[in-house]
Amino acid sequence: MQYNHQEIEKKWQEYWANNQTFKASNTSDKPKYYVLDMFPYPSGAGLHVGHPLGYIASDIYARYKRHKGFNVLHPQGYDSFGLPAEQYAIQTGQHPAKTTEENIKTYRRQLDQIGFSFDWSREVRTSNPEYYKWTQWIFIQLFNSWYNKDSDKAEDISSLISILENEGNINVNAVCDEDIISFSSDDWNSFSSTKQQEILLQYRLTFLSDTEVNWCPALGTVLANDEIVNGVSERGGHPVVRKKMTQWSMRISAYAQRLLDGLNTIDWPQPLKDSQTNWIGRSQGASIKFKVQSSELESNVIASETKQSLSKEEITSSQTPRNDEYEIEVFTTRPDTIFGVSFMTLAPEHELVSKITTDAQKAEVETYIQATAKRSERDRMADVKTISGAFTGAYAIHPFSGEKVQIWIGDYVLASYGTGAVMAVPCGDQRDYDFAKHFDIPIPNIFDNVDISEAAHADKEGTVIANSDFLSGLKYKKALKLAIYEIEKRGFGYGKTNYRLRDAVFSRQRYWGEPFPVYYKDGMPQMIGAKHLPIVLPEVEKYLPTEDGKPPLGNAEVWAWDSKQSTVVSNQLIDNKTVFPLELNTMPGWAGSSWYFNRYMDANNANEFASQEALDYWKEVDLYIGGSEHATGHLLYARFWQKFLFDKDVVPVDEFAKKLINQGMILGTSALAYKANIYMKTGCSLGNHTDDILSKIPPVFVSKGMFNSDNDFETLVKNYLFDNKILCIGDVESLVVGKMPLHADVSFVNSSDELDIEAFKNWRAEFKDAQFILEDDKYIVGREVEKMSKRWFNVVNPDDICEEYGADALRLFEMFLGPLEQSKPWKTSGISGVYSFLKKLWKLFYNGEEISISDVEPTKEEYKVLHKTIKKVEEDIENFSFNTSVSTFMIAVNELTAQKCNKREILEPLLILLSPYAPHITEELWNKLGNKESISTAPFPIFEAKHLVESVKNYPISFNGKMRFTIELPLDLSKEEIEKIVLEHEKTQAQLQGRTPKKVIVVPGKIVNIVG
RNA sequence: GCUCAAGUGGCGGAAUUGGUAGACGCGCUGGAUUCAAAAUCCAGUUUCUUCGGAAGUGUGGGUUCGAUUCCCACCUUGAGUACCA
Repeated sequence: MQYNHQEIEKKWQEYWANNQTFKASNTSDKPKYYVLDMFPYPSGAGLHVGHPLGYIASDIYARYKRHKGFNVLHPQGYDSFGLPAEQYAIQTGQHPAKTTEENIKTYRRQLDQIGFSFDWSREVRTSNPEYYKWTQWIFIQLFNSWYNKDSDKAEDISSLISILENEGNINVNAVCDEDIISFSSDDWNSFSSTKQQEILLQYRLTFLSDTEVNWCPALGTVLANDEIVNGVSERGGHPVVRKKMTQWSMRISAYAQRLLDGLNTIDWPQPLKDSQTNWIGRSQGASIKFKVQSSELESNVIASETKQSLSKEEITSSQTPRNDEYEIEVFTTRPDTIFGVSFMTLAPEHELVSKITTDAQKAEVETYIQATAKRSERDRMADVKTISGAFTGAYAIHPFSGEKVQIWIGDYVLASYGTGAVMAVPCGDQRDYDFAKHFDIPIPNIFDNVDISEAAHADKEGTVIANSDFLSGLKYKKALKLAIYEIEKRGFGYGKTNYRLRDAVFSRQRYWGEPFPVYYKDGMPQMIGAKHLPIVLPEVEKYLPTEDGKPPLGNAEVWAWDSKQSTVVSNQLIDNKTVFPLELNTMPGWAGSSWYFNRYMDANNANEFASQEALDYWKEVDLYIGGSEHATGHLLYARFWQKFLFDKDVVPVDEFAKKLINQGMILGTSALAYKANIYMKTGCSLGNHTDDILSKIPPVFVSKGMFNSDNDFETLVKNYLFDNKILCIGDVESLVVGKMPLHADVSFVNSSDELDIEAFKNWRAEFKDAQFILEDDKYIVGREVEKMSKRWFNVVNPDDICEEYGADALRLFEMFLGPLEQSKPWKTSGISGVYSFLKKLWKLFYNGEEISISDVEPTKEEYKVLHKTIKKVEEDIENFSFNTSVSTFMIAVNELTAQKCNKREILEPLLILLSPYAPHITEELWNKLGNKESISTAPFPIFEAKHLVESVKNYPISFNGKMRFTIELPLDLSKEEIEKIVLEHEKTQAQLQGRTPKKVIVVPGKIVNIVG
């Protein structure tokens, strides 16, 4: 009987589905193991062979753990809200729910076809109201929480309210908005309800605020920082501009330190941890306040007084603050260099700029501000070299020396980082240095024995501070400590840790996302009671923003909240007394994916987020496999929500994934056909004759091996046109021929890079009459490794592979390509290797039509093959080195074939070893051997070292470290005996050519090295 | 610029604590089988070679009896980040 993958694979996929073979139980005596794949977005294009790489690896691991006696949870679902479905809806008018459903069907069919051991009874979809009900619920929990720095965790907002009622906010140590006012308990109690709500919003973990957001006009929505790549939107590549909008934000900054600390407790790849560490961007230093000098303002006042003849009273009553009431707060990591400050720079957007600028400088400053506002973020980024700025005319007072320091504005200072102002130390910071040089500002040197005539000196180690009053003569570390001590003692600052991590914008002006469970009363957001969830996404006519610029939900006609009936009602009923408008924004893509791993533990629970028992049993993901592109998005937000839910005692652990592995990308191997790009030489225009000549020339392609240079190519094509009587010699002379590589569909190319010319000609109308300059009667294409993408025609569909070679071959081949974490190119031709391996395996069992298996005791050699395979495969799986175990299987099958082994004692364990990789063929053979249960329930074979014990060793004999020959020797020889035998050996004598060895190294069981 | 990862045959890659570099597979070459093709099987396949051997893991240096593996410098490629004070 022949190996028929199509029949076998279909049969067992049905068997697993019908018998719910991989359904995980929430109660078990076995130890638990939770294997998770990163949430797929079901795109319209379906899967290509790159997508399942990580799924195959995790499936192998999950199946392996089942063999090892674990209760394995291996679920799958869909991150089914998202931009592409909505863009498609805008273009075609089809409801995103409908297209999403169709896409999911395709995904499911493709996934099933590859034979994954998913527990589909736990499938979740983020766009399902039964799921997003709980996303909304988490949002409400965040709204009802604040971050108490004293307890270092999130607490219920009620605990904050009781503090405010009893003692005001003077002693509240919370993560909150920067611009919060101080008030007493009496103040609080006298505030209106609206005022109180406004203040509470400044503390809540999700809050409304006017923030500068990344607005993408083309998509009509805001984007998070991680959704922008190189200044344009990640999806679609549209420009992004800064814009102020009222948005929901998440106070992720409250968790900055814990997100950083948590990295030490989880087994994640170092590069991923590094990029989260960079993204959080902790820096330690000091916050220092510089007073602004008052004299300038007084002269202004006098000037305006004389001009406009204002009375003294009028000036006072106008309440213009005096400049000496202004302070500029800066953050610096180098308080030790404070005596090197020779100017200050504010971001052009800094709120003090308009207040302190002198009349004389006003025009220049305003021009500069306008110029920078016009430049997009991208321009500013691209243009790092140009130094620009303007002097405000105002001065600050150096807190230690009392000297006057010029205050400048410059766009190298970012409004969004730190305080939007820097104390410039040109001798120690290159940007300050460049700025000072450009504007001729003095550059005092405060470093001992350091030359700063060419560049700033930014090194810390070994640097000694000079010309710095009490800091002079101190090394960096000591100076830093003393500077902070003095700053704190004298009361103009304090030691501070700063984070780059910004609060995350959580509103999207889109339709296809989770609606907020929020309505507005007197302009203040109100949460809808948890028992009324889900608030279901309303129907709309159009998925575009409304004409007056509101988000798409502004088109909904039934989108108001009746607070009496606790139900969503028609907008026409809005009276702002009992019926209120609902929030029009929706949540971003990362909302649903920030907690889904918890939902899988109890996916169908209608009453709870997940039951306490399920959460306590499964706890966290033991192995999470996915791409590194989620490093600063999903993986950071999910850790944030998990920590929050942990604080609220909803989940039992504060890191959701113990171990994480990044799978590399599978790249495509594009096929290039070299087309002749033909045009007339300049000056050779022959009027109508030009068109005449060019129209005679068909598309000409040259095989890759026919040319080495562009010159070859040109000559070849010209000769071809002449030899084939397409053009006469004169016309050929007037041509210029260039080489233009065109992407051909990879399906037209065989394993020898030979192009199927007929298929290629029929592919495109313009190639119908194409002619080919061949080599050995073949057209050979060039190959290039590129990202797998439709535009390069190098996409390989797993459906085709499963059809032709089967899922088992696909799974083996994806693993065989190389290490899981690395990116590597796909070349379909290579799959024949694993396919013939499967056929060889089959032949070990089938010799003719009937299965032939022997119950005779295996030989020593057969046991040796089995046990070295068990050892290697087990080690490989534990190390996630799946590529090497595929080789090991090949070696085992090759050796057993050579030994003509058909012993049950050997082949049954071999099937179990292989079954995680190739589940279908192993189920079939296992079944044919007479086993009634699925092979997935069989225990993993146990390695016995006794089968690998050797009595002889083929010793490599090296001379000066170079292996020259080998000698077979018994392993029980002593060092001396080995040395004696080796030195007497004739080949040793030949190598030494009469020289006496200086030294002989003998490592018994390993090697002999002769030096001399 | 900074941070990280990686450079091994024609190609994907292997060599787990420093100990026989190139396992396994693709491709290629030759052969068997076949009317022929596919499939299958056998042999060979790093380079150079005077067929004895010799060189060889991005480049240069170092440690070691011995380095793809450890250390230093550099080059190249890829990824992340981007005026972060």
